[in-house]
Amino acid sequence: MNKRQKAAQETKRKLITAGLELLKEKGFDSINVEDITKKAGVAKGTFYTYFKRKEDIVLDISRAPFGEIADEVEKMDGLEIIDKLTHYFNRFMECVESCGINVCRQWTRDVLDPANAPDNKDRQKWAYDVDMLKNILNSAVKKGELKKDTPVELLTHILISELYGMMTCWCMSDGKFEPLDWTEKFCSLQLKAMLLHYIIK
Amino acid sequence: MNKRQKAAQETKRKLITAGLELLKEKGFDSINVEDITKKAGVAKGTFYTYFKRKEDIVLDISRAPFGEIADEVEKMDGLEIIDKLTHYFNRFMECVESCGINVCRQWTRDVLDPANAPDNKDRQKWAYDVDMLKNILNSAVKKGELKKDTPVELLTHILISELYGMMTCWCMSDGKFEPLDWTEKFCSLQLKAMLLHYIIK
DNA sequence: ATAGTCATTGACTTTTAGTCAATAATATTG
DNA sequence: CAATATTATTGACTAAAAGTCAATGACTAT
Repeated sequence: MNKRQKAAQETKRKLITAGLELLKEKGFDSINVEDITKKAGVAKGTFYTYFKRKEDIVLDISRAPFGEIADEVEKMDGLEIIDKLTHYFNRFMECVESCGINVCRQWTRDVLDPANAPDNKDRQKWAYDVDMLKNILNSAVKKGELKKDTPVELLTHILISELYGMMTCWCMSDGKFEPLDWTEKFCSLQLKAMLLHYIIK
Repeated sequence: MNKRQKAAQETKRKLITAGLELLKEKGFDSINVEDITKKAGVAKGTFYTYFKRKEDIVLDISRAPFGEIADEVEKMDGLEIIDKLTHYFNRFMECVESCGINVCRQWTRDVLDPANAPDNKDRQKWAYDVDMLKNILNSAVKKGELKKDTPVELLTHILISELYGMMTCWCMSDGKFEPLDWTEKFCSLQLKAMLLHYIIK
């Protein structure tokens, strides 16, 4: 990487850092592009070298933490199904909590924004998470942990809805409950019940 | 109601009708206030007699169908807990489906929009739904359908998350599954499992 | 009949997202 | 090393649309 590329990377990093700070503090609608560029110490136009729309910086901000989860899931081959799912749920909500309410709020709003093309990476995150969860369940069926007739498709949808629902509800409640608390309780008390009919002991 | 009041009511109705049609067809971001007022046959300024912000018309549009559910829940006193919950879930998702994806998308986006004051009716819908569900569960405990040590708070959160999550995921998936289908499957296959430990037979 | 109320209007203001031609700093080529 | 090409940066500018408001006039109340 040459000098120019390094400088460019550094500029983007500065924008993301400034954007994240302002976003956490004030929320997306209360800041404008110039606030971000001023804080980053660059001109307004520079923002648009790195992001097509004002909204895109939010997607970029949240991509890193959530991206890590996928890698971890790959490495969980040995674990039992319940533990795998518990880990996945906990890690997801950990990211939610560390991103903070303003970022999660805006992320959800962006993903629901039809102005984002359907092939937008973040609009597809949902489908990606569905696949990830489906794989976890399917491999449990293969390994003989779950019965052959387990309705994987249905369970996947229910679990993903629960996960995204917890995030959405947390934002809607203005952060009035602890996401990690509820997730842990959900996993320890409800996950087994939901899989009860399908688990082979 | 006098002539003037009637005319005003009619104007608002025209705006809501026009807004709903355009919203369903094109989505919130692809229409502007003037599109709505033109379709309704009034001037742009008139919009702001009835709605403080462009977004507010969406909240008004969706309020009617969802409002009906609360009234129905009042009248379900005789039913068993599972049937009550099933009815509630089905009705909720019926509203989701009949409002359509663009309205639900924008409604969720609005409720997550910090620009709406915390005392905004629609931002409080979530808390209201939590209360409604909590009441259903609590009255089942009182009636002896559920054990005294049922973790009502936790179950309420889990169920609400599932409900809102299904709506959110439906929107995120671009309507790739049938909300009513999934809800019915969820209710018939999972609801009992989730309450299993707490139901007294 | 008169005064008062209030929905309606559309031109106007304001805000801000997003553009773009000019510039300057770096990289490439011969 | 000089000449040329590339590309990140800049900030003034444009575009679009949300939201305002003083003037109007149709209706209501007394």
